[in-house]
Amino acid sequence: MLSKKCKYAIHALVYLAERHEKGPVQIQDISDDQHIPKKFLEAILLELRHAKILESKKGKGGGYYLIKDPAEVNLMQVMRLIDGPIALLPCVSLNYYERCDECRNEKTCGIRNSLIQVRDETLKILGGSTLAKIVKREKSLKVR
Amino acid sequence: MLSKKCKYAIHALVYLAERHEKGPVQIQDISDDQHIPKKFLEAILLELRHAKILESKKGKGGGYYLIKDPAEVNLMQVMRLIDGPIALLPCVSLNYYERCDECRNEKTCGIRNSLIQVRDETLKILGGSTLAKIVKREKSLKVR
DNA sequence: TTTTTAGTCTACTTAATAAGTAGAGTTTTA
DNA sequence: TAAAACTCTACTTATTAAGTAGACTAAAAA
Repeated sequence: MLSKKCKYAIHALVYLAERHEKGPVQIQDISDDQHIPKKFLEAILLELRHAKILESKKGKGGGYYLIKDPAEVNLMQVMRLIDGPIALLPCVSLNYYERCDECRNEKTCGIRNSLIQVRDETLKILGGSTLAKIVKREKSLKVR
Repeated sequence: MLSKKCKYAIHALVYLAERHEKGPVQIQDISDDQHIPKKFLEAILLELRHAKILESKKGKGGGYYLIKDPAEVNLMQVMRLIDGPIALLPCVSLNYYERCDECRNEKTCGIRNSLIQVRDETLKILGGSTLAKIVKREKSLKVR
């Protein structure tokens, strides 16, 4: 399961992607619109800024804005950043690999195979889920 | 990520599947062989018994054994039993559905779509990963 | 140049869950 | 009837998620 923090991050990014290149958006606005606790959201946006996905401007008229093209930011990146590994086991993770203490021999562990498949399919889908596509999808859904 | 409990459950089941129809296996044996804390394993096996996957026999010569065909038990069932939902969001879960408080309108939420795809691919792979296949795979890997 | 606005950063708190343990009780078999 | 095994309730302990407080810094406008 995704953490709430990660859900918040995604919703905030989608909100910012909808307003891409329309100037900075204040934390308060995102917080109000998306029902995210403001202080918590601050921390999340800061993390996204450190990851070079967002940039911020201080003072009046300030706020946060995307510095990447919405087509270049996908759910895989965001989930990895906020929640860490996407794989179901550490010994199957590409970015956060860790040995399993349990299985003596990773090579002959019969369950890794399935979990590698799950990982690969998941990454394919999440990697293809860009902010641009999500915004587009939401728009088409809202029209109806 | 899977919990350790769930990993333990899977390894214990694979161990029992290898010994299917060869009489009860004692908790201590599984615990020793798979490096699972005995007391913790007791609780896990009990849960698997309550789920009618295992049965037990008390007293001397007792132990646990599979009461399902290893081809009828898959990772999807085990993960759901031990860890709960497989989907990445409650509002996308088939067996543990819950409304999202965040999104006002589930129908127009642009991220659900991707996560439904992830769920479906994951379930397909995990549902096809039976104990029988895992045992077979381990055997073929160990031969080399 | 001072006030206001808005993000920055460190350091908490609180609640929930994961992981594991203790120990008395029950059933079965030799 | 003694020993072997599983059963069950009730803990403990560590970790993480989720959220909060408050002082600080930077920028813009009065």
